[in-house]
Amino acid sequence: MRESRPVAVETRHLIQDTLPAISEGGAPAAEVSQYACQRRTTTDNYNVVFTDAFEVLAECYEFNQMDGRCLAFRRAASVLKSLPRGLSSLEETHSLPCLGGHAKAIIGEILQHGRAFDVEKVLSDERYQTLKIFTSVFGVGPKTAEKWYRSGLRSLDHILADQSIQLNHMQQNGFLHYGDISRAVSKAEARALTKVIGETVQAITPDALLALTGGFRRGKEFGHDVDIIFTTLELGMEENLLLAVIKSLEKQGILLYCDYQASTFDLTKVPAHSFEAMDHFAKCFLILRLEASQVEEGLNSPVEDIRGWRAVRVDLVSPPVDRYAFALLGWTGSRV
DNA sequence: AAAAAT
DNA sequence: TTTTTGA
DNA sequence: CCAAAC
Repeated sequence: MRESRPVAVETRHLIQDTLPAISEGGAPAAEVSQYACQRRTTTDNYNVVFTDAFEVLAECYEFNQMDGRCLAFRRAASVLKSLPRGLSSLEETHSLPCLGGHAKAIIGEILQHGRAFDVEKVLSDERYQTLKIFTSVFGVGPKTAEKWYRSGLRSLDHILADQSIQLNHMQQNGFLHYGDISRAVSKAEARALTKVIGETVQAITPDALLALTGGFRRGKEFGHDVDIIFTTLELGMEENLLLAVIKSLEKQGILLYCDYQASTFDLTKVPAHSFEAMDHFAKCFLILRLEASQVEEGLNSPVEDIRGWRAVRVDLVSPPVDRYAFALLGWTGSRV
């Protein structure tokens, strides 16, 4: 899409350090397409240098079970992401919420030197690096990663070689499809999967509603999974629909992994909080097999990959029809 | 860590 | 100063 | 109940 990046309008010495390859000269994106896919985190975030730093710190605090501080930096990052342009001076942070002394100090450092000491320290920390690798496996969170680290393990190969480690079903699939799941999902792949799910849903309930959501709906070219929401006009049948869809995917032979979570939605307990209500709807975390032949522009896979398919993480959510409309409005309004 | 509550 | 906090 | 899925 467009090659926007944080560029200070007038300041002299500013952040150019940490944004190497994608920067200068208007180099054609076509030449690095596959490579660009990986780093194309997306969007209209004009403050990547700061939000990346905050997210490193947030992750570090998460690894250390300091949930409050973690949340604080995630919020700080969220605030900066919502700005219409890149920060070019510390003064511009004065009116912003969720930014305290620490966050502003980090911003100041980056404005001045292009990097922040605290962040560099975290990035060079062996524990952080290792936990980062461990938690990159689907099904492995901070607790499990910490447990493995404490027992002296330092790489994914160590994990797989250790006979005493009992991987659960989710983790087994995380390792099994590690390469595929780690690779970015292209918009064409998301479209193909939307079609697959759409046809599956329609075969069960002809008058169903369905939409691609998440990053792709917001116009992203790449994502790390595909989020799809659908429902039936028949109120109360949405869970059955989701279960039927899962069964059909299995029958089609493309269901590689499924973690189904029944609805915990309680109208009396979650009235106005439309956002967190999402968590309570019937949903499932899937890994699906996507055939290359179904993707118009081809799979986002290395040329030497001759399988003709790849695994993709797919989330399906099936709210009651009245909530569906509300959720869609929220997503539509948030952009484009 | 930042903001709200005590 | 202590408790709570995301949507 | 925990951990993990976002």
